[in-house]
Amino acid sequence: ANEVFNKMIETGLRPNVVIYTTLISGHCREGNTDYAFKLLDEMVKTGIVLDVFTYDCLIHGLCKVGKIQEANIMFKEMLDKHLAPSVFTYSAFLHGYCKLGEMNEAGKIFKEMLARGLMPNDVIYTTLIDGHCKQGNLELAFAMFNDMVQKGVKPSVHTYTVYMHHLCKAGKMQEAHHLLQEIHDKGLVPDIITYGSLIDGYCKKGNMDDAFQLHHHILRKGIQPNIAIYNSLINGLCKLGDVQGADRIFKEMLERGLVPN
RNA sequence: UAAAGACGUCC
Repeated sequence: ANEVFNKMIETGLRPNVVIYTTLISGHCREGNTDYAFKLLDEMVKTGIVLDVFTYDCLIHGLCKVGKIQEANIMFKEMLDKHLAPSVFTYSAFLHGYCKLGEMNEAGKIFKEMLARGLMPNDVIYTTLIDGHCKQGNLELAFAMFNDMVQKGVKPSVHTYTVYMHHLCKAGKMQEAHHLLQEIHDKGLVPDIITYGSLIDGYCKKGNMDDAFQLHHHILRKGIQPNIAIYNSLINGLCKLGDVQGADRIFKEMLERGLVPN
């Protein structure tokens, strides 16, 4: 991307705010905020002003690497310029605070967002649900889930998967499996990670029957199991002392062209 | 032009 950008300049073309923001976004996503700010500096020097997208990208990048204070400075700058923060701006802060486990701060951000009249979307809720779960507060996560449904925001497969993942980690397999049914009932399609979370949960409990039932289910659906799923199965079988079974599954994995890690 | 999720070993 940098090369194309440089070629563009060599050709004599002038990058606009969209081009700059796209490249800034890429570097932010890689966690390279220093480079992103270097580009920003260049952009400003050529007389281009930041728009809401530029701010959102930078705030996201800073929050991602835990530099929330610096993100707050950008946020204030944004407000000073009378640029309205979006759901994406708040999403970045929520992600940052949730990653740090600072759920009180995350709650404040959520309230501030509502006070601004912004409607939280499924990603906002999923981020909060994941944050509460990571702090071991499955009850609060479930309350957010209900709040979401009550407000008419439809949980996505990600929302379900995040919550199910933590239920599985907590060994609450019945609840987790019940949600798989709910995904189907709502016409949503579980993905490989949804299945992987359940399979790992069953394996950790030594319930290989249910683990393999799901494994066969995804094979029948034509979904290619990934290395994580095979690792879960092999680990589960080995922990039960079924080395032969583990060997069989290992061979199945190789036959499917997967490389052991 | 921007945002969120799963796996092994030891413990």
